[in-house]
Amino acid sequence: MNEFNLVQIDKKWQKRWQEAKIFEPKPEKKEKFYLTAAYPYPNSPQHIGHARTYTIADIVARFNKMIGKNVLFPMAFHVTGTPIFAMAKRIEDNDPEMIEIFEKIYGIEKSKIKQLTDPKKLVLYFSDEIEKGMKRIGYSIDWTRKFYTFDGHYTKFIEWQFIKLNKQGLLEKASHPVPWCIAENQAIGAHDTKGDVDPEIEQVILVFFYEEESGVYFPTATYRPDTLPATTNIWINPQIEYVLVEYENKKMIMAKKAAELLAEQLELKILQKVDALKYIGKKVLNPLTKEKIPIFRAKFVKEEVGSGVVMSVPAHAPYDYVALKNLKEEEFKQVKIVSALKTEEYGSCPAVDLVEKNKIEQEDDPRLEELTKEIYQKEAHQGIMLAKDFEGMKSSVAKEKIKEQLLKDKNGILIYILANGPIYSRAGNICTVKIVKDQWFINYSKKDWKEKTKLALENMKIIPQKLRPEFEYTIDWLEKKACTRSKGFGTKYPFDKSQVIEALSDSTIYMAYYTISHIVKNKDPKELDEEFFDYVFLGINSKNKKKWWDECREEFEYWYPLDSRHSAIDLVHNHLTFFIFNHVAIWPKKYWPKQIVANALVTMEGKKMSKSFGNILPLIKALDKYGADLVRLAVSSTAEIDASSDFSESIVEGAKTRLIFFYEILEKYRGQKPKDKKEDLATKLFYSKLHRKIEECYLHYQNLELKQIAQKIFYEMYNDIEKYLKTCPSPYLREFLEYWSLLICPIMPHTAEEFFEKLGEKYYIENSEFATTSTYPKADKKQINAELEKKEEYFQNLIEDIQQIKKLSKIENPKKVIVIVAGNYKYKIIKIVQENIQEQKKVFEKILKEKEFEKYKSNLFVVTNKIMKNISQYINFDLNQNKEIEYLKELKEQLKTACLAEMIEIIKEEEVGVEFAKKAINSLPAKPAIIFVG
RNA sequence: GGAGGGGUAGCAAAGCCUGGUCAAAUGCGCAGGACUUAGGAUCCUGUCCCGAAGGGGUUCGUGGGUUCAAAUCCCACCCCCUCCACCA
Repeated sequence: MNEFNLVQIDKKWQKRWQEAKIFEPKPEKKEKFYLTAAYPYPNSPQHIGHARTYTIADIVARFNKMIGKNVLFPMAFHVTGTPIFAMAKRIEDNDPEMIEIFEKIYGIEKSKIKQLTDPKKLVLYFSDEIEKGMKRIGYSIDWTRKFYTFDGHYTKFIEWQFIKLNKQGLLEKASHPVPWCIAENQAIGAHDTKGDVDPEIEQVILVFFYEEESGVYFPTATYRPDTLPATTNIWINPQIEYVLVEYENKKMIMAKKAAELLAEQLELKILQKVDALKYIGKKVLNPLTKEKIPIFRAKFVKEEVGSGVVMSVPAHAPYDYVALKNLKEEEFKQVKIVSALKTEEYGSCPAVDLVEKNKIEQEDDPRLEELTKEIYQKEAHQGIMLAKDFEGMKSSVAKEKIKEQLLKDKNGILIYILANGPIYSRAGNICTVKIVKDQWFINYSKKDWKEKTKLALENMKIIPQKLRPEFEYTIDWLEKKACTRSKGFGTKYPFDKSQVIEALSDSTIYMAYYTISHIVKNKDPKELDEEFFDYVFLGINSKNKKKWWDECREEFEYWYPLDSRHSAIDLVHNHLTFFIFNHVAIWPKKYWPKQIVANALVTMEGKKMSKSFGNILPLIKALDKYGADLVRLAVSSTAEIDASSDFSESIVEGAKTRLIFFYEILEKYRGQKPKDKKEDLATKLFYSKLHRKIEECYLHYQNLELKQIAQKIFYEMYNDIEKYLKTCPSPYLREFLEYWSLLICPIMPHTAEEFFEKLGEKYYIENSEFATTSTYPKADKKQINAELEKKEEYFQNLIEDIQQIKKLSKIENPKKVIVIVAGNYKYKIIKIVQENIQEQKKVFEKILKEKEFEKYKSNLFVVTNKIMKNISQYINFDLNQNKEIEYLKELKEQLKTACLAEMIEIIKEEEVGVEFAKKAINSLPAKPAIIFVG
């Protein structure tokens, strides 16, 4: 049995399933089960991480099929948005990084890559690859319902969704800040930027310093208005170009570049170039303190950051202090460094102290950046104000107060900046923040909508359970979600055709679309108008109704509501919550979804998978190496659903050896017939355990406790078999094999089929064409024997003890082994201890009172102490002396083999002679004294 | 800043909700042995410390508390990870 064979087996069964069309369900009388997993975005081949969600969904699908339901598990492709454009462009530009990823990580041939410069081709290439992968891993997907979100039929459906939302007043138009590239005239996301930086937008205040003489303002952007009281001067950089601009009837001076960037969000008019040098040395008014402070030059000021003018707070800002020290003597003299706030750790002038301590002299010293961050963090959290009017106030409070006051007095305005800037687009253009005027939103903040959504959530099953509060929180917290973009694949926004509906908004109710996708794909999209969807999805009658509409309506009514939605855990905050919101907005309660299953990530040998680590394992590669079933097992069942599961070679290899073991068992025992089954102890015990596990696994499947299942059917059963084979001279495994082939079927369907076929006619389970289509096995409860399992446990413990004693006694082949069962009074002591477990102090009292204990007085104390000390072992103890002796007699033969002894003698402590009396005292219930006679 | 998850033996990872059967499953690693031409294959044994009779001692981030009993419950602290929206 090698890998090659596993792959062959996979393909054989996938072909047969496909030919038999067992995954293409139609509405019928049977109870249905409808589930979906997030459709993939085809901009890369799948890796094993993607496979986790789908595998779990597939296990749910297959399990439900096996418990008799009509299961629908469809799949489509999410082709919405811009990343795919950016990718195609990079390929066209021969971007070496991109080409390397395609070649090295994705394993695509160079000649093939060159053909992928068209976004559509790229989409089709990857979606084909993904589809192949999903087939190759054996998902029970109904491919007849496949669609792409950019095709005309689907976009009509999304259009309908937005018309419905709009009629309920859930859509709004407003302005909105977005990261923006002016040169390319588009919004940018992480995938559009150099180095894949995710742009973060942050609001800061622009403070206006007035220069009276020429009547102009110098605006400075700052995170820290709380340091305004300690501002000693402002900086401009004579090496950059400054311009005069007009903003709300104020004349202002700022860097030309900064003005151009800010013009995307403010109504700025750039008037003319100005000579910045002439302002150096002039005084401006600090709008908070009303002090007059000078304008000086500094090299560190950048033209693209903020306004290109900077306020100087040398006590708290390392850059400012260094720049100040670099000034001419007579300028430096004008400045008196003051402090705005203090912290315990750094005192009142941390910038001065740290710069001096580190002996920093140059304005471009990289350490300045670190120091700035360090001081900012400490002061923002722990700072206490020193400045007058704010003394004793927390700096975070003062910051807000000062901000408010500046805004009120029109001495400042709020602007957006890129907090992690500067950010450049892939083409190298600098990015800024633009206020998009005609941005459309879905307004998730409506109270009644939120309430309805919560009601839906209450009635849903969430797996894992602990995510429920997370959903509740998200429902409360969601406000407005921008739902349009200016570019990208997708559906044109019906109320502004220049806009496209973005990806998280066009994927909230598509589960409904699957129910009819296989029918509508043969129609002209034009036919899919509002009336059509109203009829199919909402049951609103129409005089234009066509016959095929009823077919659609029937499918929808049969399959809806959705029984299970599968996704990754990180989509709780957006997609999964939107999914609930939009369903409740559009449909009445009976169509609201019933369950969400969200799983954690897959890591690769303990590390997060990422392109930059280069540790992405493409699914196809893994499948070729290990076969479908081992990959399915590894990604789905090696960790609980809410914990990240690690894909490591050693785990998969380990699983492989087990799998091979089971195949060997199959070959060796499949020829057995029921008449071969013996009624010996070992066999009874083995089947008692098996049927108990069958029963337990059913519940585990219901609750998706996949790790438990894997543990039981793959590891524990393996151990059980090994033990069984050792202890039973004529083991019978035929029955096991039949049950096992179905138990593993949802997780490892190919192996299941292979077993099922090789077993031929079944004696214990239902006969059927496929394992996949047969009924999940029911445990034979008559074979579950708790007493027997208890005995087994007793025996195991005893053997362990014996082996240890034997080792210590150094008697290799004892003539005789004497087993002394504890005296009856010791069992009674246990009872008393159990009864007085809450008040152990009373135990001795009670024991001393008992008359029958008197003759054991000498060791009563020792025995009781021992029992109390090991109370944990005796808490549920229910053996009595006779029963223990009975057990021992039954096990006599086995004990002989275990001890390698010729003779076993079993006696009660009460009957023991003087010779062994001392040892006998050591005996305890379930722990007989054992004496080796050499 | 907000929200969530987590810290268990050399490593990985169960156990924690529902306290006792926990010196703590399982896998890997390591050591010794068996088989073998050989072994990276398989099997057995061991793997916190001490111990020539099944025992004793000390452990589950740190420090307290509750309890007859704490890895498990409560409180405080330290550390690590993830997510925070217009991006699929």
